Amino acid sequence: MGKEINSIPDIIISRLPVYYQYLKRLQDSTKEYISSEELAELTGFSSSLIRKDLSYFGTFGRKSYGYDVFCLFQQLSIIMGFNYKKKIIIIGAGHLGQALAYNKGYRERGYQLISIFDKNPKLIGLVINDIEIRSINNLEEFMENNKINVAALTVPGGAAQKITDRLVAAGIKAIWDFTEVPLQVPDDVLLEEQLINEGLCKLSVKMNQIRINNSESAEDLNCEQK
Amino acid sequence: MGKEINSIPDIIISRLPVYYQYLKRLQDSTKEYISSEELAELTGFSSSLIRKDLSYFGTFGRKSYGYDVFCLFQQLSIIMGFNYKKKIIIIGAGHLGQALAYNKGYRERGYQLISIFDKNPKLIGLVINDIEIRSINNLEEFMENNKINVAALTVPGGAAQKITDRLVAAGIKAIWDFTEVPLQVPDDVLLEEQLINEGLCKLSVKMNQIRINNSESAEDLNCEQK
DNA sequence: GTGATATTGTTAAAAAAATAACATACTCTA
DNA sequence: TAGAGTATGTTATTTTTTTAACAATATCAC
Repeated sequence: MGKEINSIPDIIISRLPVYYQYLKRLQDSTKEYISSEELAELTGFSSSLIRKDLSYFGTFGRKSYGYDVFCLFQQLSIIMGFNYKKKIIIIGAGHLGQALAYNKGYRERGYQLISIFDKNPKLIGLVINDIEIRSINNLEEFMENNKINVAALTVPGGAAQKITDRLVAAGIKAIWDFTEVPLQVPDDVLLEEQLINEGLCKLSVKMNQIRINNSESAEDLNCEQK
Repeated sequence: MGKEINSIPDIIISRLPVYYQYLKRLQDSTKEYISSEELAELTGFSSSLIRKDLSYFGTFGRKSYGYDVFCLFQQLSIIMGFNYKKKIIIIGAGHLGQALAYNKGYRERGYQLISIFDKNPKLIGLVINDIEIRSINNLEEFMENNKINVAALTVPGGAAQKITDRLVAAGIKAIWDFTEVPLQVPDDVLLEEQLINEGLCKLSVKMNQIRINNSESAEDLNCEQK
């Protein structure tokens, strides 16, 4: 279905935002070129891996100089498709939805936030960061009149699947999901699950490991339950 | 430094929150046992991988039955250290910081949110979800009187490193970082970077790929820049 | 109780990813 | 312009991760 050919390995995709982040910050500096070795120091990835990742997309470097900081940043933007304009809406104007309305990351990535929807009448009509909150009742009509590329989903878990079905029926092709609820979507709809509490989980596991290693009693973990 | 021995591979750690999420939802159902095959269907990981992941921590299954839904959930909680109590504070009471104050994910993971700090006098004293916003001036004093395990960092990029240094000096050992700014921390401080816009990046890359595949002109991507 | 069935935990094989190594090409100095 | 130095892009090797296979064990129907 078109997804198979030319698909960048997920593991590479996952490193692109990191490269992007560091190169973005270097734009302000006077540094003109950066070597894979220096980039390795910044990102924590090996220089070899960085060269390999980049070579997946083309040849961007200059022998004995390194990579042009500006050009590489541009190239990364292109690789990630930031030069294409995308329209995004937020569904759910709760605390998280509102925080997302103030997020400054859209523009540089080619996104334009154009609306927020909620079902709470008290919120409808309110203006958040220049964006008016609309009634969820008008979702389908709005989507018919505006080509929406991505919907950020910040509704309560109970409403998540129902809203998702409506979005899919209205033709959405990508969902940025903050609900922490397993959602069903058709194969041709991209679903990016943003497990907001994943960081808490990882920190907890790691703190736990440190505790175990310090107390040198790793057997506690393998306690049989029966 | 204690970190080396007994360290769970990151790749396994990254799947634990997913297992946890699905098993949590199964707690409400009448399902008593679940097979690795069924879990595979839910999570998208292969059944073989799931069995292997779990066997890393012990033997939790029952031959020809599968895994006890309740027990496995409990075990996962223990593996991730959720049975240990951890205190967390939020630094930065902006939109994102406030949204995090309303996050419902702390308790089940063993975290207790005990304070929010900000430097804005207009916010200090305000109560968000039963938590009073304190002055950042009182950070050190507060940390001396309360053993804090994790600090969630939602301050503007410009202030990030300075605040981090203060947290580290005050003895913090884990930071949940939302700033999207590269932070320097000592080796013994856990830094979990929560790149909030990573999802937007990944969706953009994937939508871009689909476009390229559909138009069958993959060469566009490899345009030389010189 | 016996045999058919199911599902684990684990071992073996395959695939994917990361690292190391290096030939190539460019720069700079003298 | 020759030679030393540098850093890429790519190939070879190693390591890690995933998948496949299967022996072991428990269940259940009869």
